[in-house]
Amino acid sequence: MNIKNVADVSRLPAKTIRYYEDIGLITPSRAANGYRRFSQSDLHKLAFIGRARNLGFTIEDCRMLLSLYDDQRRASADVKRVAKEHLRRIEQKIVELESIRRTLTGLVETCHGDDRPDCPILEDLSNGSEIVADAS
Amino acid sequence: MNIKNVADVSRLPAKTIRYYEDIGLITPSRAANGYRRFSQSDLHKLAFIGRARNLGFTIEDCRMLLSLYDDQRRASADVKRVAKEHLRRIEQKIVELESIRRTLTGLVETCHGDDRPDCPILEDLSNGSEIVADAS
DNA sequence: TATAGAGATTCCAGCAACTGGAAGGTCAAT
DNA sequence: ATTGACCTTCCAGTTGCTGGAATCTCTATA
Repeated sequence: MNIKNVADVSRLPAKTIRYYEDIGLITPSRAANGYRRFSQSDLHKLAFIGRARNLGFTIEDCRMLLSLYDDQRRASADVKRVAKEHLRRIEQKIVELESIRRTLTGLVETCHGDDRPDCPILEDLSNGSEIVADAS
Repeated sequence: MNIKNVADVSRLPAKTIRYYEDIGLITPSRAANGYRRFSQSDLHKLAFIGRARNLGFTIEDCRMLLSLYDDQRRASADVKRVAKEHLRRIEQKIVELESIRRTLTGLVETCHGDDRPDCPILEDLSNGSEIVADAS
């Protein structure tokens, strides 16, 4: 299979697939003309990566997960650790975003949003209200 | 005020402050020796930017908000529009992350996490379950 | 007065994870 | 022979900083 075909099937941009080869996530073989030739195993790996990326795993997570997948003697504990750590990051991000959402919702509600210049949103940003979202 | 002092007061790294000057968010004057000299107005702007960044506004949002702040004849509707659009993005991100969290929580729960190799997390990534989080 | 140390400057490079575009090679069909 | 779709590589840009190197400048102390 050539890259366009693989891109269609995997629903990953061809650019991204090339990039994944660049960074060593996949290693498709080459045809005589230099074109990449993707095996079923390459397709499978790309699908794996695509799903992991959709779950927000980093590329390095993907690399680790792929190597665990390839290792028949892996311990599921190792996989679980990666997933749990990622879940923790996700949950922390949600907390941050919800704090921001609360603040922002309040600000948007109090701004009348007409053609007059006075605006509680700008005042808040300017004065520093006590309602502070910690997005560190 | 010199940059270190400003960094302490604003709780922004000196590097970040220089960067903000680079991209034209602030324009501190210079002393005879070439050192930046920050005015009260610069400090105020930095505080403004810091708060906006804490709320997750992009740098370009900050630029826009600052220019609206500077414009005495602004319409609060313009500010509100920026904030609402940002809020919309935040809320969308939360929805995505919550979907991911659900999937990930389920996977982590079903993985026994011991020294045996069989692992539902890897199986899910490999086979593509129906539980799909859309993190586009 | 020499010197050490803190603090300032600029510039270059790198992070994550792609994405866009240019310049050019290959293939299949007309 | 040519067109158009496809492939290749390489370089640069995205966001928002951050780290480091090489080089001033200032202040305090021996």
